[in-house]
Amino acid sequence: MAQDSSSRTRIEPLTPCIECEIREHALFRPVEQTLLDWKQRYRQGQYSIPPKTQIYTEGQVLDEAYTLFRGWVALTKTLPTGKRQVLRIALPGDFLGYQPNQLERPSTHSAVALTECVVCLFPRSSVETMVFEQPDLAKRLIEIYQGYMAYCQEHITSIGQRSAKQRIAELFLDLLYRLRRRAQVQGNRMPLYLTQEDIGDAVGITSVHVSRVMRQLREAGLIRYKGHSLALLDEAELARVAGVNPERMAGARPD
Amino acid sequence: MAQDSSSRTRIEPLTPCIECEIREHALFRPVEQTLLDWKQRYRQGQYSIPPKTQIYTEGQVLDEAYTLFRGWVALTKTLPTGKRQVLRIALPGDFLGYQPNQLERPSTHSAVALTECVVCLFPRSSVETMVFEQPDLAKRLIEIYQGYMAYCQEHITSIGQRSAKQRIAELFLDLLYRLRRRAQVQGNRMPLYLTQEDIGDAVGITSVHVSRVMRQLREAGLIRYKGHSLALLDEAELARVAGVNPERMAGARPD
DNA sequence: CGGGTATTTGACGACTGTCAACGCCAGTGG
DNA sequence: CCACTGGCGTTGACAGTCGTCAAATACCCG
Repeated sequence: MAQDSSSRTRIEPLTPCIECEIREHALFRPVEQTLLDWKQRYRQGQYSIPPKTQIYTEGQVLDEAYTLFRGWVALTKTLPTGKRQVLRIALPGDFLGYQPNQLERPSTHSAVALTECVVCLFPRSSVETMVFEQPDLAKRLIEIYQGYMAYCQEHITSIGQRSAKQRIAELFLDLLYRLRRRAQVQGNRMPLYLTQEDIGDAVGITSVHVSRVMRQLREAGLIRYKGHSLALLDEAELARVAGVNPERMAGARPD
Repeated sequence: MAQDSSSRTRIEPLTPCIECEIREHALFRPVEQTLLDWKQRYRQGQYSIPPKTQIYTEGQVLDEAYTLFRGWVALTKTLPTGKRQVLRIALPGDFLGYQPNQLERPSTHSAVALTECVVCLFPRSSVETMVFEQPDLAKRLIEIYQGYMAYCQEHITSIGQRSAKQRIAELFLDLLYRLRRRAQVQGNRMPLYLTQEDIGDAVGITSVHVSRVMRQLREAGLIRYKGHSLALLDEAELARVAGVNPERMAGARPD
């Protein structure tokens, strides 16, 4: 199976670059420095995950949670018919996989690595301990969920009310803003580790239609793409096409 | 404005029926009896809200949170174009409107009463106090958000991957299961306080098409409806049409 | 260089949106 | 009591978006 431990490699020790990202990561970002040592106690280690492997799978009972340090991860749900929905593209700093211990509930979705990834693993029980002992962390976790939920709500609204072209434009802008915070945008070029099938699964259209819409955007001079690089040539116009307010949108990303 | 205080009426004292519902409501349900007195201290009162009034509005900075005691509420988001997405139908027991105090963030959505409603109001600051002082409550709040988020993810998947007919069938089953827990289903009949426009806004299709699909379902002998009453005549077949597993779905409702 | 994967394109059709008209019903005011 | 009105649901005709199927091309990795 893809998600067994053989598909991931433990990394020791922390490289400086990764250590630096820790301070940025979602759960601990706003918490005081004193907590850092404390949470280090509970950290179980970092793992490297090859592209296309499942980190965890829908239906699986998880007793771990993860912070994504490096790479892109797609959170997905699959229907009995085989259709797949991409719920969210997780980027470095995102918190993955935590579910409170309500009766050993299985995970509601899968996480699959889109690139080589590095994750930091926490046993779920220690997350619970931390939440119990540290009201700051509890509050922060509530904020994280609140943020993700607002993001889900945007996603629902987008899929429910916008056209294919609008949804794709919005997805690109969303990634642009989130990557900017991670200093991964150079000028108007950003990395894009998604296939057109991934894009389609994220916004609820087929990959064939994604190709058609992306051609329209290209021919309108709004985007340019090649390999894993995407250039947004006219951000303002793209936002207008998508029907979103760029300032508001940039401020409302969950991370 | 619809959301000003003139549109709601304070209710005193608690009627026994409402008092009984308190023990069921989302935030406090699993918390020990000793907490009940304590949280009563923070409760600010109950209000009656006429149908079609906004309880709170997207963009508004909220300093209150609500528990819905009676009635139906639609949580909605409106696009600049005027298109509206119904994010969730809140039923009695649901917890509404709480957002952690991240820099006075405005609400991401609106809440509108679909029927006459009774809500219990909490000042937001007291929710935060409670979360800080009671780890059990913090954990419960995290669970609530987790549950809502899993629900949002189902919603995204449904809108993104299913046909109009499947989405409508799924919506009806969702309401059926949630109303069953509230003992509001008699045989196969349940109340339905949604217009076809509401239904369409919830599943991302137009009200005209809702009408067409509901006719198909009616002519297939799956549903019957009149006024605010809906009968699901063949639950199993409806689940098959929707492409969902009824047992799993019934168990996964957020409330 | 070769084989598999991803993208592109065309043709066609189904599903869904739009526009418009009509009927039904409840509430309102005369 | 009855006509009036507005909201909601229904239906038909038509158009456009998007899905499906199929084939060709481009691309990447070994």
